[in-house]
Formats: sequence, C-alpha cells, structure tokens
Amino acid sequence: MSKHKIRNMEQFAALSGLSRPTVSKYFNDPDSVRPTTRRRIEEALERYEFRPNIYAINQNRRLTKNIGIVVPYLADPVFAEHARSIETLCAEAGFRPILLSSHGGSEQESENLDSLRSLKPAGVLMAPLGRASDRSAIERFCRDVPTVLFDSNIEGMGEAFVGSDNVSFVNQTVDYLCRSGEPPCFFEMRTPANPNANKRRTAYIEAMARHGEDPVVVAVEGDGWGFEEIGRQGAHSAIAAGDFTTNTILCSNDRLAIGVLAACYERGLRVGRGPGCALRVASHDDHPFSRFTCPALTTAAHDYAAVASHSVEKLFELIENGGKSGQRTETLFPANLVVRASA
Amino acid sequence: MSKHKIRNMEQFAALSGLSRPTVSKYFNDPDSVRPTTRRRIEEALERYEFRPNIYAINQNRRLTKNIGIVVPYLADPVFAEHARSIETLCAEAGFRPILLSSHGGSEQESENLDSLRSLKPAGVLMAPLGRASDRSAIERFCRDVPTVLFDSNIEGMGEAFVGSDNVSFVNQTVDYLCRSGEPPCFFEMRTPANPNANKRRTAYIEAMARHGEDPVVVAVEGDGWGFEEIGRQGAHSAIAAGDFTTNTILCSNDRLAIGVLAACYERGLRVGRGPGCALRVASHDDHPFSRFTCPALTTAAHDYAAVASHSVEKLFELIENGGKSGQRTETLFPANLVVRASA
DNA sequence: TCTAGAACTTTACGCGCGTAAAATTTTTCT
DNA sequence: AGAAAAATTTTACGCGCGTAAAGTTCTAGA
Repeated sequence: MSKHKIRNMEQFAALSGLSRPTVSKYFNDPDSVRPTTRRRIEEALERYEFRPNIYAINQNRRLTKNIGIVVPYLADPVFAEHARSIETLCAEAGFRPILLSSHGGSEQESENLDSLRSLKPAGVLMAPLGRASDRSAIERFCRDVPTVLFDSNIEGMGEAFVGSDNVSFVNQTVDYLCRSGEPPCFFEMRTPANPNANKRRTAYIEAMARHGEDPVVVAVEGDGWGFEEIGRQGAHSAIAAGDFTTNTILCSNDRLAIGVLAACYERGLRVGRGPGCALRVASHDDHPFSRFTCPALTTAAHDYAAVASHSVEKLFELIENGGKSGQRTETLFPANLVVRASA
Repeated sequence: MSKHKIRNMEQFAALSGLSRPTVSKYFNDPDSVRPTTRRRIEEALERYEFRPNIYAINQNRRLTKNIGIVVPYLADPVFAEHARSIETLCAEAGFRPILLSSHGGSEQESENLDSLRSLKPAGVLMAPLGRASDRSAIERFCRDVPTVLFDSNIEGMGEAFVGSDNVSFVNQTVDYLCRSGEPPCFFEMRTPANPNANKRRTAYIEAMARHGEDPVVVAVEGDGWGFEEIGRQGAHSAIAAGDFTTNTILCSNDRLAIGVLAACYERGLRVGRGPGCALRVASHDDHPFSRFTCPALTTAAHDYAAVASHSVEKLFELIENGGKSGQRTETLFPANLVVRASA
C-alpha cells in the first residue's frame, strides 16, 4: 500500500527496471513493447500510480491525442446529445475529447478555434453556427487542423461533412401529413441561423409541388437561440392573423414546435389528429424532449448515433492519412419518421 | 500585412525589442510591466500574431490558469445552464474553463477527476453525481486540488459548497399550493441520485406539518437520468392506483414534472388551476423549458446566476489564498416562486 | 545451434517557457 | 540633482518528456 509519489518517468522507469525511452514507448502505444515488458510496466503502474505529465508529453510533439469538439450551443439538448455521443466515441478510441460551446456567438466560435489551435489537436469535429459563423476564421483554421464538419454544412470547409439529409426529413413528414390529412403549412424563422433551415424550406416547397399542393411558408421574426419563445410568439401572431391556411403545421425544428404547442395550448386549441382537434403539428429533429410534449410530437428523427459515429470515423481516417483527404466528402443520413400524437 | 509566423517567445521578444523574460512577465500579467513596454508588446502582437505555447507554459508551473468544471450530466438543460454561466465567468476572469460531464456515471466522474488532476488546475468547480459518487475518489481529489462544490452537497468535501436552499424551494411551493387550493402530494423517485431530492422530501413533510396537513409522498421506481420517462410512467401507475389523495401534485423537480404532465395529457386529465381542471402540478428548479410545457409549469426557480457567480467567487478566493480556506462554508440561495398555469 | 531481426538500453539533444539572481537601466521622490 | 525604488535585461538553469542514433540483448525461425 506504499503508493509512493512518482515525480517523473525517469523515476518510474527505474522502479520498474526499465529505461525511460522504453516506458515512453509504452505510453505512446502499449503494443509497441514486448508483452513481458508490458506486464512489468503495468504491474508497476498498479503499485506506484504514475501518469505522464500531459504538458511535457505534448510540448515536443507535432500533434497530440486531443480531439476538439465544437458545438454552437450546448444548452440546446440536440447538441448536448451530439456532443455526448461524439465525446464517448473519441474517448473509447484513446483520444482526449475537448468540448467547447460557442454559446451562440461567432466571437466565441472564433475564440474556440484559436484556443483549439494552440492545443495542437489531432483533429476537430465542428458543428458551426452557420450564417453567423466567421467563414474566413473557419477557413484559416481548417487549413491548419484536420477538421470534419457535422450537423451544419459550410460549403467547401473542412475535409468532410457529416449530417442529416434534410430532404429526407421533410419528404417523410410532408408525405405522411399529406396522406393522413390536410397538407401542411411550413413554420420557420425568417432568418434562421442554421443552414439546415433553408434546405428544409426548399425541400418543403418541392415536396408540396410533388403532391400538387400550394406551399404556404409562415416565417416569423426572431433572433438568437431562444427558439421555443420565438415559436410561441410567432405562432400566436400567425394564428391570430390567420396565416395558416390549413389545419396542419410543419415546423422547421422541434424547438420551434415546442413553442407552437405552447401557443396552441394557451389559445385553447387542441392539437392532434383525433376528433376534437383543431390543429396538427409536426416537426423535425426528434429533440430529446419531444416525446414528452403535450401532445407528444410527431417528428422526423435524426440518426444521432450514425452521424456521431460516421463523423468520428471520418476524422480518424483523416488523422491516419496525415490530415488531408484530397477529396472532400459529404455524407447525409436519412431521417426516421416518428409518429406520435401531435399529427 | 506580413503576418510572419513566430515560433517562440524568444523570437517574438527580439522582434518587439525586448527580452524574453519581460515578455513572459507580460503574458502572465500584463499589468506587471511598464505601460510603455506593454504598448510595445501589444503593438507587436498585432503585427506578428503570437501565442505562447500552452504546453510549455504549464509544464514548469505549479498551478495553471485552468479551471475544471464537472457536471453530472450535461444533456440535462439545468446543468447545461449552470455550466454556461460558470464557463463565461471563468473566462472573463482570465481563466481557462475546462468543461467535463460525468454522463451520469461514477466511473466517468472519477475519470474526469483523474484527468483534471493531471491538468494541474488552479481550481475546480464540481457538481457531484450525489449518491452514486465515489466519495473516496472525490475526497482524495479535494485534498490535492482546491475544489468548490455546487448544486449537490457532499458533507465535508471540498472547501465550500454553493447551492440552492431546498427548504426555501419547498416552503414556497407548499405554502402557495396550500393557500390556493388543496394541499399537495409529493412526487419523487424512490432512490434519487441527487441529495437535494432527500432534502426536498424532508422539507415537504415539515412544511405540511406546519400547515396541519398530512404529508403524502408518492415515490416511484426508476434509475438513471431519464427523469421525464420515469415521471411519466410513475404518474400513470400512481394515478391509476389512486395514490394521489388530493388534486395537487408537487414534483421533486421539473424533469419529473414534465413526465407527469405528459402522463396527465395522455390520460385526458386537464392540468391547471382553472375550472375544468382535474389536477394541479407544481415543481422545483425552473428548468429552461418549464415555461413551454402545456400548461406552463408553476415552479420554484433556481437563482442560477447567483449560484454561478458566488461559487466562482468562492473559488477565486480559495485560489488567492493558496487553495485552503480553513473553514468550509455552505452558501444556499433561496428560490423564487414562478407561478404559471399548471398550479 | 545459429542468425536475422525485433526489442531494448544508452546516450544525447531539444522543445518552449518559468523563474531565480545579479547587473543594469529607468522612473520616482526628496 | 542625487538617491532610492522600480522595472528591465542578462545569464543561467530546470521542467518532463519526445526522439533519434548507435550499441546491446533478446526472440523466433530454420
């Protein structure tokens, strides 16, 4: 039980009867030493409790075992969920995930990139803010650090993009809504921060055309990341103004839909597809709480796990190939319609 | 525009016509050099873009400018909110916040502590898992690193605790509910992970005694961090079994309440205090989405900002005093009742 | 048993910066 | 103006480890 305090690798190597470079090699790759040597080190490790100094390790090394994860807004459960999956996958692969939130601001996003750059990460997984992002800052960063974008695409940035297929999302909801009732009106923010929103609107218009219906887009004002409140107020005024020409609302994303549901409740409008319901509300994302709204939200679900694992795999490939892929790839995962009570 | 690439401080010092130690001093505290010197450095900084190597900086330094932030579950918006405030405050004070989530598991929590230890942080702000935490691991950690606990208290651990006054939370909701209608039944998890839950139950029983009412505690089974689903299923069976002896339910926290609201909706029970309502539901925390539930949730609100700023201040004090406070303090902030439509 | 090749040890250097001590310059005060 | 105080420079060392090169020991295969 003499958990002696070890100061450095030199000392630890001496205590385990090996040379420091051998021990160093072990810590960089346990399989690179002979099995008997490995056992000796690991036994000593149990007796003496030693961890190499992180700063010394990384100082004299081109690229570290760090992987940066940047999300636009961590208090959004969708990104919290993404971050959790990605973090776990990186850690399992022996990397050191470093999670940074841009808190919804481009200055913070750029700061995060600067901060990451000085950590010399092996790679970075980034979900950019979107419209608000400082493109040139991201471009400069991607030149220096192998980067995979996820969730929101920015054309040409990074070595790969992994996200969800917005067309698939919208097609599934529109098809379902059209065949089960009145065609949907589309509800969104006028100036969405996220590029996915634009793709969803376009996809909606095309899907409606395919069904031979006239598209109705209701765009509400609002800035920032308080989507629920924007949705709530927007729904109030849109309903009051009679902007919804059918009894079915398709929201650009779940957080807006949560606001819409709140507004409907406040106005005494029953939402759902049963008798006595005034409105149907559907949406996209499968926000972690969308199962618990009243009524539970019908939505097109992200394949969170697929996006996380594929973007991580892409990054690992990149890292193994020295950071350059030559060919920028875009991978989109289709949605999975989750029919609940709201539509 | 010749944004020359600077390799190290030596080079940068030469270019700005100063000695390296002076520049080093500047980076450790810009006010420690003469104003004219400072200007010279900052002008050079604009021309040459140089940032000291983080690893080299920290290697030969007792304690760094890092501040660890550990939360039990980052996908819980309550903790996301806490983390966001604290992160911002630390960054503003010139520290480098490092955010880690324990993902609801004690192994991960201990790993986070190990990981932090090797980063030699100036201090750590930690919201422990609670019951699941490895007490001895935390105790060992607190011996080495100045630590302030927040949100969940663990007796005797860390140099200070900053949280919310659960008695105040419960008193306000119970008082309000008793004077505005039938006395509340208390709804909670049987084996809550979080120590606050126990305090809330106790406070409920005492508050009911003060009002001369019999307490009714409905405890439901369930493990993990899926509180909404636990609340939903628990509410279904409790309602079916007639466990609630009054028309008023006081939930231990908002996430459970969100589940209860979902169950009520599914059973066609109208929640609220108006005519035609079968149940009143109230809760504690002021979860970021509790404003958007249907109906909007009446709840006792955390003073997130106060907890964040005070725990950060406590930690800064600690750091300035060399990590030891001598006297462990506990600071509790009272709740602020937010009356909405649900009760 | 011999030998190629892998694994290891020894030796040596460098990374970029913190930091201490002594010498020097600049500022501030009398 | 002179002296004390403060800021800066010079010099020098160390942090803990990565890593390369050269020599040595071990392992595996014939």
